[in-house]
Order: sequence, then structure tokens, then C-alpha cells
Amino acid sequence: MLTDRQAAILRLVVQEYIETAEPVSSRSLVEKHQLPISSATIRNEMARLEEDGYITHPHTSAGRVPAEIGYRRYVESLMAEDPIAPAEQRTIEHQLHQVLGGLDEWLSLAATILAASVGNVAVVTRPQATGAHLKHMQLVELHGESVLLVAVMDDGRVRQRILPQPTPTRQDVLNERTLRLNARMAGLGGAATQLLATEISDPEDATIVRAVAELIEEQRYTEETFLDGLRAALEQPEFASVDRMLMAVQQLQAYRVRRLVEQARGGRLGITRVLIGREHGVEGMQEWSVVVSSYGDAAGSIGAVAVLGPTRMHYERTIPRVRYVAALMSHLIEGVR
Amino acid sequence: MLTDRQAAILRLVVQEYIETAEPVSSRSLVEKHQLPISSATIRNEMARLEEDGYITHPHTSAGRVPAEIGYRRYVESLMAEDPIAPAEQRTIEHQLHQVLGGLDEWLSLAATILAASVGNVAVVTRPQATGAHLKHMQLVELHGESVLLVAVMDDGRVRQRILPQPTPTRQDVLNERTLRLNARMAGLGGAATQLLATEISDPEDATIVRAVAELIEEQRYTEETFLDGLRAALEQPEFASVDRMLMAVQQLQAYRVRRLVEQARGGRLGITRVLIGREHGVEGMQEWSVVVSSYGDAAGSIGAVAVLGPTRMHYERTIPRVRYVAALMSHLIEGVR
DNA sequence: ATTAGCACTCTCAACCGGAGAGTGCTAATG
DNA sequence: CATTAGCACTCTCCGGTTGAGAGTGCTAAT
Repeated sequence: MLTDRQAAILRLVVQEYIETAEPVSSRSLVEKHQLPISSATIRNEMARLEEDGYITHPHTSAGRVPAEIGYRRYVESLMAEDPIAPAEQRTIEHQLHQVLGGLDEWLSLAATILAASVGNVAVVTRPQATGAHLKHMQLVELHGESVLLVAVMDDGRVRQRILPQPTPTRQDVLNERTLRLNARMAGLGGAATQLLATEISDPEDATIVRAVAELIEEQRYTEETFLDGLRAALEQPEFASVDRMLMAVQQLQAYRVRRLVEQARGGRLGITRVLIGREHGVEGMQEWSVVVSSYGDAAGSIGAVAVLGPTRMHYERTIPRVRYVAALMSHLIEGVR
Repeated sequence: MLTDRQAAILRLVVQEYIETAEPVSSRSLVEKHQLPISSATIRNEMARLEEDGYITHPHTSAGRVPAEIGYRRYVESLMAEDPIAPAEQRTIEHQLHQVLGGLDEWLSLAATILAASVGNVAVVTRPQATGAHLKHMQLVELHGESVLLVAVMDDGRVRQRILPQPTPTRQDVLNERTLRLNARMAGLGGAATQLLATEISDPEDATIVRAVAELIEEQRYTEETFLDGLRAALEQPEFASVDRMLMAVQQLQAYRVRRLVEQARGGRLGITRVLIGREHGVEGMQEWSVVVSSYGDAAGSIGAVAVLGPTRMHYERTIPRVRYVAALMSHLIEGVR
């Protein structure tokens, strides 16, 4: 267990290191905070903290640097969240309301705003229906030779697919079929639609129903991610060498980021999780931390808002901001529907 | 005008520099290619080439480096395109056929394949209708309080927008309205739809028609780009310092890349353009070249396939590959419809 | 016109050397 | 017994120097 004094010192070490990115020395702590104890005492305490794994040493004559456990402890119980100034809140909210295009533009904008606010990589994933249901579908004739199937889900997302058509079909015939099939499929989930397909005798109808079933399910796997802030993150001193920077760029490949965010996010809304370094278990990204929060609507459509950065990250700033943006998005997505 | 010998030397200088990324010396040329002239002669010729602006000098005792005009001349008349081996053709084609999801996944895949093939940044933009027309639109009720408008264009793309609804409307009422409005709007372009909106007396109908008009036009501006190969490009020696790498990352911001590609592409299909360094006029990217080709279908839906890289780029390899991928995509997009 | 030869320039890597920063330990102190 | 002053020791980092190597440009000879 840590004594109060050890905890206080650990806190200062983490704060100072997050601020300056330089190993922090015993003397600098005393001077900077006018501590009522000497640097030698600090050194003794630091040695204890190092024994317990909270901090480390780059080399013999360097100051101390937080270890993963040190950050963990800091985030868990030593840190005070940095409140978002009302002015900044307003700025963020205002920017987020400037939605011009569709959902995608909006998510991309959210990533940009968040990235700018925390100075690290921000990632936003598309909200994913957990068990979406079909609201409505429509068949549209294309070039007379193929048919466009448009399916609208009850969470407002739209998916389309082009179906080859052996014989040309006129639009009014398609309208009739649309009407007929909608009557049977509306409100069904993926599994139920799949089941329905097996019960339909008309082969063309069955093809369409099967396609709709796939569209409903498909959403689960085509989760796109919107990312911004690469430049800012790469400016962090941890990447201040060509090799490290290249590594970082490689590590931020889309699929890895997705894995990381997926790994880290808890299902429930309103909860912000923090995974530090190896805690997330995505290999090759041991030196990255992630702060993630889910957003979504009551209907169960859920996406993630996350910030990625080096383990030396402004957790005090990042955590409330991720939470705030996620909450805003939940609110907006609810309102827009 | 260049003598034959000067042209030959310029060609060797450019080739050698593209290959090695190091200034090329007179002696190395003689040795490597067993030229029947001495290095002193080469030096004299090089001095002429430098006077005419084809090559430069990093510093007094360094070899020669191609200047923009040198590259231009090389691409124009000195270079022989590097044919794509049948095996590689098959690989590319095969990969490109592995389409799982929708259009977006496909474009993203194309960017990845091209990037891997040329070792630089590859960009693919969504095909954009040049003057799209409405094929069909549909209104779908959401939560009883807002309405989802889905518009299908005659080139197969789908756009949606959520419209607030003062009073809840039942789906069958919406269906009726859908039918009525489709009869008047189908086949119209953006401008015609806009005009139509002014002639409609029912305010709710007018709102919808106006929204459709915007959706038709909107496509022109929400052109998304799919990008891959950042890592490979950053490995080029021109970015081998932290500052330069950061610059590069910043320069590859989405909107700039879009401007660049937009700037560079010629409208017509089948033509591959090369813009070297300052030729494209996008400020801050003077050291980037772009090779771009349009793709699309006969219906006039056009997107771009491009490769970005430092001016020292394997033009012989890149140009045919960009052209090939663009042609493949034109073919595929035609076939899919 | 070509080329051998050479002086001159510039870069680059390696190699000190010393200042500076920090620690760990020991011994003294309240 | 916790705290602290003092000091030796270690490691990094920076600036300056040096010499090798690579290339050019020029001159004079062929």
C-alpha cells in the first residue's frame, strides 16, 4: 500500500511527466512545489515507488518516469478531471451542430472536433444497430436490366444493393412487388427475415427477401471508422524520431484502430473507459493508450468515440472531453431521428 | 534544344536518381553504363543541362539531381513505360474482384491495391455524376415524428436526408405522397427540380421537392476520398527527417489531396495525366507529384484514381498502373450496373 | 571536341571532452 | 528513527575538431 506521501509524490511525478515529457527529478519536484521535505527524502520514496513498479528509470542518472501501473493508479484515484470551460463547451457544441451532409460527414466532423480539443488521434465509429429491424424497403429499376434494392432500417440507416435481373422489369411492377413484400417484412430483424425467405415460394421474391436479410445483418461488419488528429499526435515527443513516427503511422492502420476501439469500449452508454498501454492487448500498440466512450440512442444503435495517444496522455483533459462529445452525440442522434 | 547525347545523359541521371535517391555523379554514370566517353565530358554536358534548367546541384561537391523540367522531359519523351507483368495484372484484377460490401468498400480496396502496387499514396474518389437525374424517391416514417427522404439517382447512387415533421404522419399517407411526387420529379435534374419546387403550392410538398433538388446537387460537393499507402510513401528518403515527415502528414490532409486530385485530373476517360511538383499549383505541395486517371461509366459518372508521391517517383511503373486500375474500375463499374 | 589532372569545396561520420543533471549511498542530525 | 547534507559516480548531451571521401570546375594537353 502507498502512504499518503507516496501517493502525493506519485501524483506529482505523473503530472509533471505528462506536462513536460521529460523524466522528473527529485530536486525539480521540491523546487517547483516548495515541498517541506528535502530532495533526498523524495529520492528515498521514489526508490520505494520504483520497487513497487509505479515508476521507472530510463538510465541511472535520469529522473523518474511513470510506469503503466503508475498511470493506472493516477487515473483511478490520484487525478482530478479537468472541467471543460463553458466557452469551450459552447464551441464544441456549436461546431457539432454545423452538420451539412449526412451521417458520415457528421461523424467525420465529430472526430475532427475532438482531435483538435485533445491534441491526439480521435476516432469515431458509425453507430451500429444491435439487432436492427427493417423499416421499409424499395425496389428501383436501373437501366432496365438490374434492380436497386434500398432498405431502410428502423434506426434510420439506409443500405442498398444492386440485384441482377434476368428479365427487364418495369417500375410499376416493381412497385407492386415492393408493396407486397413490405407488408410481410416490415419490422422484422435479420434472423426473422432469413426465416421468411425459406417460406416464400416465388423464387424472385425469395431472392429479394434473402438480400434484405443480408443487408440487415451486414451492418454488423461494415463498421467504418472516422479518424483525425494524426498530425497532432505525431508531434508528441514520443514519436520524435523517424523510426518511431513510421511505427506510429503503421500502427494507426485502420483495422488495428478498429480492433483497439472495439476491444476497449464497454457496451453501456455513459461509461468512459481508459486502457493504458498493454492493458488493451492489441499487439504492437503497447505504448498507446485509449480513452473510449459509447454513444447511441435508446433504440440500441451504438457507436464509439475514442481518443488514442501515447501512454503519456493528458488523461485529465481527455477523459471528460471524450465523455462530453459522446454525450452530445447521443443527444444529437436522438434528436435528429 | 537538347542534343541526342544530352538527352541520353538526362535520361540516365533521372533514372539513376529515381532509383537511388542520391545525387548522381559523372563518374558513376560512366562506370555503371560503360559509356564510351569520359567523366569530364559528362561533366561538361551536365553543366549545359544545368544551365538549361533540367538538373541542379544540392551543393558544390555533390552530384546532379533532376529539376522539375528534367522530370517533365523524362516523362514526356525519354521514358519507356514499365509494362505490368501478366502475373501482376492477374493479381490486381483478382484482388479487385473480391468485393464484399458496397461501393465504398470497393473503392477503399482499390486504393489499397494500387498503393501496394506502386509504393506510394493512392487515392480513389467516389464516382460523381455529372448532372445526375432523379430516378425515384421514397418517404419513410421514423418514430412517428420525422421523415426519412431517400433519393435514388439514375446512376445508382442513393442519398438520404431526415426531415423534421411538425405533425406525425402515417406511412400510408407518405406512400401516397411519394407516388404523387415521383410522378412529377422522376427524370429531372437538380435545376429542373429546383424550378418545380417554386411551382408547387402545397408547402409540405414544396419542402420535399426542394430537399430532393439539394440532394441531387449535393453530390457534387461531398466527394469522399479513399486513401491508402501513407506508410509506404513516408518511407521514401525525401521524408527521412522528423520535420519533413510531419510536413508530409500535414500536407496529406484530406481536403488538400482532394484539391490536388481535382486539379490534376482531366475530364476524359482513358487519359492519364502527370503533374510534377509546382505544375499542379496546390501550395505547400511543391514537392509532390501526382499521376491521375479518371474512371467511370458511359452514363457519365466519373471518379478519379490517383497516386501521389515525391517528385522523385517511379513514373515508368506508376503511370501504367494507375491507367490499368482506372480501366479495370471503369470496366467493373459498368459491369456491376 | 575530348580528356587527364588537380585544386578546391562540401559533407559526413567519428571522436573526443567536458559540462550538467541525477541518483544512490553514507554519515551526520534532531 | 526518519530526515537530510554531502559527495562520488554514472550517464547523456552538446560542441568542436578532424580527416576521409566524393564531386565538381577549371586548365592545359591531346
